[in-house]
Amino acid sequence: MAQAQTLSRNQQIVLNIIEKAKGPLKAYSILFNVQKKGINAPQQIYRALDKLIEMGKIHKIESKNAFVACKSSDCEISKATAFSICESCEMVDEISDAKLSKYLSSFNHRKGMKFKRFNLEFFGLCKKCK
Amino acid sequence: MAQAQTLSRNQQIVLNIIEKAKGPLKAYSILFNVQKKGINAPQQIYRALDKLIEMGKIHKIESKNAFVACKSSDCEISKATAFSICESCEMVDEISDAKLSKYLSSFNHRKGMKFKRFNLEFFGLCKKCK
DNA sequence: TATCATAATGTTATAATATAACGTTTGTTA
DNA sequence: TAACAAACGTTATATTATAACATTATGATA
Repeated sequence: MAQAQTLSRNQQIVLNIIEKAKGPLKAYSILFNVQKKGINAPQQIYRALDKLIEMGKIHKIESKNAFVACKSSDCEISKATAFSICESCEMVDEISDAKLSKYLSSFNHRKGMKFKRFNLEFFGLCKKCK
Repeated sequence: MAQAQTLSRNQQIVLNIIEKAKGPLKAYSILFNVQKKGINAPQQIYRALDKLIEMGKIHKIESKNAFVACKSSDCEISKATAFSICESCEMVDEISDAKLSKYLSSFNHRKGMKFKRFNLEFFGLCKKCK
C-alpha cells in the first residue's frame, strides 16, 4: 500500500513551493521555480501534483487551473472542498465550515445519483479588493 | 445595451450544437462539428462560447473543460450553478434545487467576503454506471 | 440616409495547459 | 537477493485557450 505520509523527493519539492506560496500556483510557474533543483519537464510536475492531490495535501482550483495547499481538516482527502475566490486579485481561501460541509455531503440528487465528492467555488471580491 | 435575446449567426450555430448534444461538449469537438458551416478557427468557437456563457445560455463544466446548455431557471444567468457529474460515463446533469441554491447564495464567508456567484460540482456514479 | 459606434467576424499565429510513451532508477518486501 | 511497484527522467505531442489585426455587419441617432 502507498504510505500516506512519505513523500518522494519531487513531491516534497513541489509541496514546499505550494505551501510557501501566498496564492494558488500554476503548474508551469512551479516548473520554472524548480528548474534549479533539477526538475526539467512538465511531466514531473504534473506527476507530483497528481499524487499530492490523491493524498489530499493540495487541491486544484478548477476555474483557475492552479493549485493550493490544503488547509482544512474537514475536507477528508478532497471529498468535500470549498473555496472562496477573489475575482480581482489572486486570492483563494479554502473554506472550512463543518455545517456547509455536512449539508453538501448529505445532499443527494433526485435522479438516483449518490455523490462521493464535491467541489464548490465561490466568487466575489475579497476584503482588500472591495 | 446588448440585447439579451438576439444571437449572432455563430452564436446560434454553437448553441444549437450544444443544445442537441447528449452530454457536455468540448470546444474543439464543437469546432470539428461546424467546419462544414464555415467556422474554421478555435477563436470563433471561444468567442461564441464566451458570449453564450455571459448570456447564461450555457455553462462551463470546469472540471471537464466542457460546455452544457443551461437547463435551470434558478441559475440567474450563472450566478448559482450546480452540477452532478458521473465519473464513469460522460453524464453531466444540471441541478435545480431551490433550497440548495438559496442556502448557498446566502452563505457568507467569515473573512469578510461577499459572494456574487458560486459553482458547485458533485461527483459520483450515475444510475446507469452504478 | 449618412455617419458613428459597437459587436461580431475571419484569419494567422502562438501561448498555456496537460498527457503519452518509453526506458531507467529507487525503494519495499517476500 | 529477487521481484514488484513506485517514482524518475526525457522526448515528443496533444489539448485547451488567447493575442493581435484587419474587415464586415448591425443598430442607434443626428
